Amino acid sequence: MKNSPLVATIVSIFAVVDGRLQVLLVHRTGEPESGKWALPGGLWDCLESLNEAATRKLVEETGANDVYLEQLFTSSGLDASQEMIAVAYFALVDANDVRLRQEESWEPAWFPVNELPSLAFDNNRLIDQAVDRIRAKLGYTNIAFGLLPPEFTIRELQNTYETILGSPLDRRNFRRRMITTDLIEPTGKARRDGAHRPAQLFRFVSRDPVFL
Amino acid sequence: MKNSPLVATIVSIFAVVDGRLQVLLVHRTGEPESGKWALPGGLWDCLESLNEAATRKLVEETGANDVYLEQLFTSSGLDASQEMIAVAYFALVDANDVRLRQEESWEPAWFPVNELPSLAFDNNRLIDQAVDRIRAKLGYTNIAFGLLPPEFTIRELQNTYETILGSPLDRRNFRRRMITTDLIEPTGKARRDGAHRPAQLFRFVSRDPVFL
DNA sequence: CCAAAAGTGTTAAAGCTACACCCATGG
DNA sequence: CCATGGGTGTAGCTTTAACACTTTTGG
Repeated sequence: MKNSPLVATIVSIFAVVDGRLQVLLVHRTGEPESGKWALPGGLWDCLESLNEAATRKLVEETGANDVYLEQLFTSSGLDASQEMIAVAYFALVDANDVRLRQEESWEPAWFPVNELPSLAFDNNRLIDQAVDRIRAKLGYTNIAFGLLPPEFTIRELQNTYETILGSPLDRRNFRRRMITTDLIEPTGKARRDGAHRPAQLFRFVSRDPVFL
Repeated sequence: MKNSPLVATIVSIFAVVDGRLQVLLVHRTGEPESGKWALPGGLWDCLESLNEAATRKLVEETGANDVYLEQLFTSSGLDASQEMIAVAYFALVDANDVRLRQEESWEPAWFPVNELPSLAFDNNRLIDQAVDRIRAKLGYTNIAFGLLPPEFTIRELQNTYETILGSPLDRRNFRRRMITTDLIEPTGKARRDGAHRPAQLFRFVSRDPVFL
């Protein structure tokens, strides 16, 4: 009985770029599925934990370090042979923190999640699952903190929600719900930008990921 | 760079036994952690998918085949060395369907989830996570179908819910919610048992697991 | 006719949705 | 003083929570 599969970690990295939810893809150079776009990932070296490997991959690709990272699913048999398993993660990053490494041959780039090309392996399905989970968790967790800077206006937070959900929200109800659910709190500071009343800055009460 | 870890699948099998939520444990005979109680599991043979491996493990231990099975989490570094990963699943089975294999040396047995001994590896944490997930999903999924026979009375369903949640529910509100959310539907049949009005039998509208 | 569990409806409270006006600032 | 986005309150509606009596059966 054999038991020495290859183990890969795969990370779906999401950000709001140009007012749309986008995912980071890289161009595959090696076989199989060479030439197709795919999620960044790599073989696990058994020296670090799986979470560390996923975090490292994320930092390598984006330079971002204050992120939301969560495990999604582990699957086998993606690569025709069964002797490989893939541990999939997803991450939410603040687009302003990201510096893509454009020098590399695989040319990382952002793609809107609702305009994806046909990707390698089952990556399309994986991204769909991740997006579903993100949408579901928006309602009852602080998952959005990864997409925003440490301090933000309620308007910025609402824009993020609307981008992910794809539908507009009532401004007053949104503010009330965010505050009364103790998800965010005022920092006491405000930001002046333009010919109008300054906006209060808020922060997330907790930045620890909530699982379940 | 090494990449050939051992991969194990682990299954937390839950049932309502004697009016309590219990989990199936086996006695470890091999090293490490010999002598301790642990969740059933085994090395993955790379020939079947991970889901198939978990399902097979479940059937071997319980004989049950109409179950709810869901992947929970994949972790590394349980075994001092990092060169092993464990893919954890949980399952919900109808206690009436279960035939434990008592002949084996590892003596499988049910343990109430709130009276667990100290288990091998991080199995206590794993079970806690599974129970949290089950409680959360009771509210908005058909997850309970695995714990019940194909047809059941609303009272039986409510008992199951109360056992898992650990708190009593209002009988009328419970019935209304179950029916109006289209989670269950009447079969048209009824069951007579004892000196009182017979109870209608219901079934789940869908028995397909809901993820997210 | 008695005991035992099944079945059913209403009322009050809470939460959610929809919606319009005043406030602070820069130019 | 005007344009711009920030900030706030309320009324109607829907959803949830609490609660007690009638029905069907077996003995």
